[in-house]
Parts: sequence; C-alpha cells; structure tokens
Amino acid sequence: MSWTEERTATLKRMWEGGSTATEIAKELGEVSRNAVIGKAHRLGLKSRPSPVKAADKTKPAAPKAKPAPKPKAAEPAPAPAPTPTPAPTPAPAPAEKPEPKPEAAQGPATPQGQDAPEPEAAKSSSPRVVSVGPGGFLRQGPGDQQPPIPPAPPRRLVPAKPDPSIADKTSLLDLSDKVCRWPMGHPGEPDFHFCGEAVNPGFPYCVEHCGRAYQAQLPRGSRRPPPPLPYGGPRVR
DNA sequence: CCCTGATTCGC
DNA sequence: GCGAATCAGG
Repeated sequence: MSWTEERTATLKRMWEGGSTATEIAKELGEVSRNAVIGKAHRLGLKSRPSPVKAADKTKPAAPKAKPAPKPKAAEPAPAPAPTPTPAPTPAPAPAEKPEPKPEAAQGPATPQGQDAPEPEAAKSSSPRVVSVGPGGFLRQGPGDQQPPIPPAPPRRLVPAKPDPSIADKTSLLDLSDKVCRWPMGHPGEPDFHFCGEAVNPGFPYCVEHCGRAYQAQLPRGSRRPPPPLPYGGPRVR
C-alpha cells in the first residue's frame, strides 16, 4: 500500500489530533507503526510529547554520547576524534499555522421545498440562545462564540455507488444546516454516514454531539489531552 | 515487561 | 521515499 493523498491526510490529521502512531497505523491498516512514524517525520510534522525527548533535567552538562549505535558486522577503527562538541544551536521553533479550512460544506441549496434561507436566526432583537449539552457543555449564542477545533472537516467524499445499506442514513449530500453533521463511522467504509439528527440551534451538530465536539474548558491540571474526535481516533461505533 | 516516539540505514 | 531495526525514556 502506498501513501495516497487520502492516507497521508488521515495520518496528518490523526497525528496532529494526538493519536498515537500505533492507533494511526491500525486505522490506516497495512502499515506498521514505524511506517507511520517514518512518514510523519518525512512530512515534517514531528515533535509532540515523546517519551525519549526529555534529555535535560536541571543538569547543565549531560554527557550524552551515543551517536554510534550501529556496530554492524564490520567495525573498523574507532574514531580518533575526541569530538569537541560543537556549539549547541538553539533550535528556533517555527511558527506553525494549523491550516485554516473555512470550507463550509453548504449544499447547493434546495430552492423549492425548503424554507427560505435564514442566515442568521438570531439577530439583534433575539434573546440569548443558550444551548446546553451533556458534560457541562453550555454556550452562548452563535454570535459570541468562536468555533473550537473543527472536529471533522468533511473531506471530499464521493460515494461511487449508492450503497443500499445507507439508503436511510444521512449521506454527505443530505447535509444541511438543520441536521447534525457528525460523521458516523469512517470515510471510505460502505456504511459511512452522518448523524442527521436535528441540530442544536446555532451549531452544526445535535445536542449529543455538541457535547462531544465542544468540550467544556476545564481548569488547569485536569485537562483531557485528546478530545474524542470523529473518525480519527480508535473506532467507536 | 509493556508502551511511546526518534533515529538510522538498507532498500 | 519507504519502513524494519534499533534506540531510548516512561
């Protein structure tokens, strides 16, 4: 299996989403954990808390010299150079842009049948829309809320053949601003579809999935690292 | 032992 | 470019 655009995208998404290399490898399938890590490095997206990165501890001089772990079969003469340890270059952290994807999958709009387009349900006179979800989720109206990390930017998914098994499910084409866009299952699988429940007013998801998509900001120290992402983490169904 | 990511190096 | 083998910390 080669690294297609899709697989690379998934890798990148999951890696940045906090999934471990093992999880990513399992998700992609037919690749090893090492392959995922290797690919991730080649893509330039490394870093992330690694167990083998904490090299310094309050100790200014750490005599770490282990750049020759490859004895191989032939081991000629050892390097006579005492290696005077060159200047430690302070690696400047490159500012990363997390790739803003304002791509809102607004359907071609169904002219007739549906009610007139209502861009802003709450204008100036509207009282405050308060949406409450599980997990202490409580937000103000859509106006004073900046969307957190987009949990699942729907990729371009083209159902090659309309699978009868998802005939009654919410497909990509069935998405509107009235139904929950939470993806169910994994892209590429025959039964991949979307939640389709009535949305929590002002949100792209239903109440239940809002609770998953928008985690309440917990006080420092009690934060959960990986918010449950839709298709990205381990399979949940 | 298990897990993790990092790195190397032959292909 | 790819990934198994290896290293190394938790």
